[in-house]
Amino acid sequence: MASSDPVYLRVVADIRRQIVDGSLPPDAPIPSRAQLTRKYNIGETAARHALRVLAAEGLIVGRVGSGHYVRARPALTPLHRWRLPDHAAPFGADLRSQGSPLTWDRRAEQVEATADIAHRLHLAESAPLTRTRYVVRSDGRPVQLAVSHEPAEFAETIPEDPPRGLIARLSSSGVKVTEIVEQVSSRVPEPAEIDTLALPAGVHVLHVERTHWAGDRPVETSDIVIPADRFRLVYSHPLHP
Amino acid sequence: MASSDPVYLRVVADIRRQIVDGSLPPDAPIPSRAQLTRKYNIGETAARHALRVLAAEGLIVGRVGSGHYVRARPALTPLHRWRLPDHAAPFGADLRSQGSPLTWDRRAEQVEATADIAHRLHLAESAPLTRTRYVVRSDGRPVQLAVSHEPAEFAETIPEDPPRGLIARLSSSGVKVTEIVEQVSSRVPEPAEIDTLALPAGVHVLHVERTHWAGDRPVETSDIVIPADRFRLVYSHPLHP
DNA sequence: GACGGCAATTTGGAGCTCCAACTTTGGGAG
DNA sequence: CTCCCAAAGTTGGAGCTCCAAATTGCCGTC
Repeated sequence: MASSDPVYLRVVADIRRQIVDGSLPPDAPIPSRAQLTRKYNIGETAARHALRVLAAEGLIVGRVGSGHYVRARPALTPLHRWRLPDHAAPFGADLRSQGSPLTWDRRAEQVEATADIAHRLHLAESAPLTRTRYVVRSDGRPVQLAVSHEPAEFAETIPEDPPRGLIARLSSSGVKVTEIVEQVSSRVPEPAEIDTLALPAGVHVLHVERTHWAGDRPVETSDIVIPADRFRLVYSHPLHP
Repeated sequence: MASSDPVYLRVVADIRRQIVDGSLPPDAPIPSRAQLTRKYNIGETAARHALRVLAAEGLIVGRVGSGHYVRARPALTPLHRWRLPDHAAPFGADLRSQGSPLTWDRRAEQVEATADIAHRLHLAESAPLTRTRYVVRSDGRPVQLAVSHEPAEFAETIPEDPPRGLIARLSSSGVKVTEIVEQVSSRVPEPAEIDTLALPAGVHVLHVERTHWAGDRPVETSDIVIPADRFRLVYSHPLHP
């Protein structure tokens, strides 16, 4: 962001922008190492780094002897492999419809959009929202915390059954709803999370950001947090750079 | 794998193994660049590359002025952002329980485990399996193909309702089932997929591998394939190396 | 017009070096 | 015993170079 960024990141940002906005279409050649050094007035090392990062992001492919090209469809980086333990709720929610022994604590309230949430829902800052907080429990033990935000205009009637939220309501009334998994990361829990999830000290959490869309309109964005001692990293997939 | 691999990948593989099997516990220091060059008899460039790759995989952190350390909990690489378009089925299956306008073609058959599937289910090769193939349609149009494999011993009674498979059955009978998303990737479709999904030429597919576990026993592994023209890459998250 | 082979170009591995910024450690002064 | 500073070590950016393997385009020959 800052102008004091490493030069190779400046090159990465420049080329990435061109790929995303389409000025560099699929299969278009990326300037070679030699051309980049001249064009941006940098050394070969920086040019190389830039190409390596773009390739690692899956936006370009290097073909030895030929050059680097924009990928027709960006390669998706493999996920780390993780699993939820036996007593936790799978994301796939297959259990929900089957009367599993899971319980939900739900609390909805009216709030104003923060900058982050406003951005994710394509709303103006401090727009009115319905904020719903689910704590999912198994055998009384909290296994998952989810906080979702919906534009207030959608919050008409709240159905009795906790897991049936806005998305289920929308889709049962014929609206096609789609889902984006935006980010998965592992991080240190916030104080409130330590409290509600009854976390021992030093336990990290898995954080998943999701957004549900009705057409091209985001209608709900949710943050799902699962304690690290309630999931387990099985295997880390090698990144082949 | 081969002994003709680049040397830096050999170092990566060696250190990764030590982290995964625990001989390098969380927060343990990784040998410095200088130490690695001596230990493995390589140049600084190779040592550097190895550390960079391990850091990009999220297994270690570099602290400038101090050293590289094993991460207490590996950092998960952010997903690319993608979305399914309006007419496709979301993975989250929230729609399933709500009477959505989706239909399933299902065909189950008895097969023998291939090497790949046997590995994923922790079975011997050519073990008997139930192979189930779902084609998910919306308005008659195929939007998703899922092929799942279950050990044959589990295939007692097949319920009438297609989406209620083994997993739903197990969990309704009190068994806690967990899910691992193993891999997400974009690739060229296979001929059979082109056929069943009615794919135009040149369209890639999004491929998701999942495994469901009952305790520490894998009970189902599935490959979900979605045509690229039925999902859309919204944004590619920068990898900060 | 077809073909074969050579030369230029390109990636990717690997080596070396210099330097700024930062952490850690140990020793000496007070 | 405490405090502070200086030296040593470490990461990460950046530069340069050499080379093997692969691709591509061109030129001359048949």
